[in-house]
Amino acid sequence: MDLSQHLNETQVQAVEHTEGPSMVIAGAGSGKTRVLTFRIAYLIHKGISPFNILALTFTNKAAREMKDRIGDLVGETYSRNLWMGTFHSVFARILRIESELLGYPNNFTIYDTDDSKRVIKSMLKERLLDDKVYKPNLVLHRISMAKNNLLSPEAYLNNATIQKEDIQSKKPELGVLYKEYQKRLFRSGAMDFDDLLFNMNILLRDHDDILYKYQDKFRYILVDEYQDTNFSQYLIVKALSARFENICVVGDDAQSIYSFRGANIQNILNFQRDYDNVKVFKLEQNYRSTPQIVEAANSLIRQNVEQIKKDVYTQNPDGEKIKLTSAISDNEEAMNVAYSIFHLKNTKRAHNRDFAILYRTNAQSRAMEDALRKLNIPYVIYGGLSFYQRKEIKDLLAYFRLVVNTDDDDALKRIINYPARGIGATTMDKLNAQAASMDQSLWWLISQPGKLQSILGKATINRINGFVDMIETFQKLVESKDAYEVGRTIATTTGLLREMNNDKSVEGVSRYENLQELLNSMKDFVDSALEEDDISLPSYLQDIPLLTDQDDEEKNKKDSVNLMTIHASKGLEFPYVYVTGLEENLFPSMLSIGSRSELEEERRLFYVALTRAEKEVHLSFAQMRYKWGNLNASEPSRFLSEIDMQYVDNQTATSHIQAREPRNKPTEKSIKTDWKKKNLRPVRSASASKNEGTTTLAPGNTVRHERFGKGKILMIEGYPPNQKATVDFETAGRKQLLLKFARLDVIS
DNA sequence: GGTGTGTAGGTTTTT
DNA sequence: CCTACACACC
Repeated sequence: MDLSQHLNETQVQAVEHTEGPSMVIAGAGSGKTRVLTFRIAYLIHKGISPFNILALTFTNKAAREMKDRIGDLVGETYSRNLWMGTFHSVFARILRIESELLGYPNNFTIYDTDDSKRVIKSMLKERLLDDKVYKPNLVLHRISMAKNNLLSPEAYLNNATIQKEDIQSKKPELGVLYKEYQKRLFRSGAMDFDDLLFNMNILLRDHDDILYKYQDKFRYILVDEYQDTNFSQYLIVKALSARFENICVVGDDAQSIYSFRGANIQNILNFQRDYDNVKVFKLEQNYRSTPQIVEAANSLIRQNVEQIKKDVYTQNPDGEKIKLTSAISDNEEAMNVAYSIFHLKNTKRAHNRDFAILYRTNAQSRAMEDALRKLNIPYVIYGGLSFYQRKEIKDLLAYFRLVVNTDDDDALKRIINYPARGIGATTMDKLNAQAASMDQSLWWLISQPGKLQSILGKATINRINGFVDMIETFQKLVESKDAYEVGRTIATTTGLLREMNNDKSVEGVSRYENLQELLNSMKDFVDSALEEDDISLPSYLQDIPLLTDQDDEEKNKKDSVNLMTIHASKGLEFPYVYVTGLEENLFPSMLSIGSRSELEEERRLFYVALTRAEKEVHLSFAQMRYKWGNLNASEPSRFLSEIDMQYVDNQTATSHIQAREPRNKPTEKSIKTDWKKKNLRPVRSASASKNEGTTTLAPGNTVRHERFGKGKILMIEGYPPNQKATVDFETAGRKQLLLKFARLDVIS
């Protein structure tokens, strides 16, 4: 294996240093994945069994890609036996094996955030707590933080500082809610995301033999994106690696962007204190981007105080300067981006998939989508609602969940009356109260004869029995049929598919298609399985809640422009990157400008955004942005003035960036009329100005297009050079044309 | 017990 | 702007 053929000197050293603790500080685009890949291949090459290697990544996608590449290097027979995946998925796998020690069933359900929120809501209702004080999101966040810091409900309640805090913030019941929440999940045989880490810790802490077993198993441990690990993850890694200390962590403190979910940047900053004789490798040569991008990113990140010193450089050839543009409104910003992509596709012969549009919040995707649709540019959105979070999908999955784990109360509540079976709110209230008083799951209560007579009427009991019978039939099916067959049977016999099919609205059709797509994916799961794979429904269901949009193969395959938040772009790279919405209170977010550390995290986020790009970065901001249907004035982001301007081609009036003084802010009304006026203003056509120099185009003009024929201009939008005309052609119909490309001759 | 309508409130970022 | 939930009616 000739490493030097594929790697630079530092990279080779990092790969070959296999024994003892090491840390690789990898600047953006410095070939971090390459090092990890070769390191694992190298270990296997040296004779280490893949069963003894644990590699923890940040996303499933990263794991899958790395596994594929390792497979190319050492053969698939080896790579498939690696323990490689996200923290959550690897530990879920271990917990399923060891679940009995913790009192959970091995087919425990994994609750996603949506499920957790439902549990919180129903608790608040039963306890008559005001959900405006105890906002479900806040309660959940609080519980999550506790778990990430390994605070059990008891410890939470006994901690004087925390109790004082909760009382001061007028939420004294938080600890009780935490305890109750945990009890409910346990009774339901369910773990939320944080439980997967929390329980893994408990498992290793309380069972020496198990700890020993996994320490012995995972003799070589690699952790990717170490800067984004939280305390809980940190402890697990520490425990597992304690015996052999063959641990290699890889990360970049400058790209730590997940503190809001408990990630602790100190984990990477302090790594050298946690182990003796840590070997540190710094990868500083960037292979991804042009010097302009690298230097601009460097100049930005220098503003941060907290960081490991490093000097990222590149030997790549010069590229374009970073382009900075301003737009009147968010919609215009989006149109500019779309036109620019349209233009670059032509001039650089780029593919749709070479482009990424990044933004700070998911809500910003809408304007971008509209703009891309107008120009017929195909796109995919990552993030927001993933496929598995759609209501119709969750409903069908809830049936699966209940069949696999009947104690799953949340699943039962979700579907016992969907489609409608005459088991309504009153009945459910009674059942809930009864089950809670006996500390049993709902299924326990309804599935055994004789337990309901005292609280419910005869007709209702019959309906409930019908439901129980149906679920039990499905359970029998699971024993003999594969996931797809069971899934299809459930979708049809429950009437779910029929219900969707009856709805002929656009949304209804799409819901029906989504269900079909889920069934297709189950078929695919069954068909593509290897001989020894488990193709049962429980097996199919296991990791579903841990999948995200990024794992959608279909999406990845398409040649489409990529839309996502900057967070979601972490670890990815694209030739052309648009970073949009660079405005104060949006990026940096309004909620983060209060403290230095949060502001630094926003800056790191911007750093991540810039360093995704290989060839070109386009930055933009809007002077007005819609928020909840209203236009609001906005100012350029402070981050723009922090980039060294020698790398930037500033196409905005300089006053926008340098002068912080708010200019005369136009009112909403004046902007609207102003905007309208500009739309209607006669404009010069690109061809006209070239050829005749004097002709102007305006709405109402009749024009001729060489392909579409005669037509009438309805509207002209945007600003030069990106003006667009909507033309109603006599034969070709209504078209939208870019004036700088379309050759229009004025007839009258 | 099911269904439709009005309105209040909500946006960081996600495994 | 959109969604989720409360309330009123069938």
